[in-house]
Amino acid sequence: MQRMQICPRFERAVEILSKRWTTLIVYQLLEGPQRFVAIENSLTNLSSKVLSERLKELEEEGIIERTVYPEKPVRIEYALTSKGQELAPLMEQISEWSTKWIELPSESDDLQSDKSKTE
Amino acid sequence: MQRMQICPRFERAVEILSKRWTTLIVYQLLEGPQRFVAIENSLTNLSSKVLSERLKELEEEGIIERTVYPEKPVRIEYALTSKGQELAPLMEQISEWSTKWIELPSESDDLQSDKSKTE
DNA sequence: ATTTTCACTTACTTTATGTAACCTATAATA
DNA sequence: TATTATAGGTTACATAAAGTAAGTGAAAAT
Repeated sequence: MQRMQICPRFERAVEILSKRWTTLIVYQLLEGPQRFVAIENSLTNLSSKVLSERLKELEEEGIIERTVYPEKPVRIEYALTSKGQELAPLMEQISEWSTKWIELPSESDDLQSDKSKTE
Repeated sequence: MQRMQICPRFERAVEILSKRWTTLIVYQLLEGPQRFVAIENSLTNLSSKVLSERLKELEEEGIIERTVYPEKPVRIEYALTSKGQELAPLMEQISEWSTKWIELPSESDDLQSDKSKTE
């Protein structure tokens, strides 16, 4: 009666990637190495608390690398490793699927909902 | 100073897919339409509570479809819609990436950790 | 008559995430 | 010189999401 179990590697990958913010952080880093505040500013509503947690997790997973440049005030950059870079095709699939299937509330809808508050 | 914002469709897709269990449920349904208990049994540690929540969410998103077959005792099946089926290439990418980059604790490691409890 | 299966739901606990303030160091501004 | 700003975080507390366990109702098998 039991069906074939899901591949444990697949399960692990999903476990890593589907924590909140993780995929978006990786996606953002596909643009190139970035500093803490740059990532923070690019992702609306992501707090520094969770960002620092996620960066640590991603580093432990070998998906990103943290580099300290010992300049006048130190500069710290986060960059994808090869393991991280190779998530690009996956991101591309999310992108394609979302382009085809996700519809956004239009700006006129937003105006509607603003109006509805006063109704 | 602000960099380009992440595409809102991409963000939405990630929001939908990265809730816990969601991706695994969709992956499981790629095998074909399935009943509640079949999905439940295929995903270790997924409780009926969360499964029923996720199925409702996925149905609202138009990713799965719930069909009631009015047999002697009714049979209820969950199946992917086209929107859901077209997540297959994404799943394939997760699968490829995980095959290349995820290493699993071997069974001997498991024995190790069992031993370590008694040390 | 009792137990089992399916498809869930409810009450309660634990974990994860969000919010806001704070910290240390350096640098820029008044 | 004193104040404010920026980078890269951490801490304490509040809320939301997920896990756990038990229960429900209808039908079916034992």
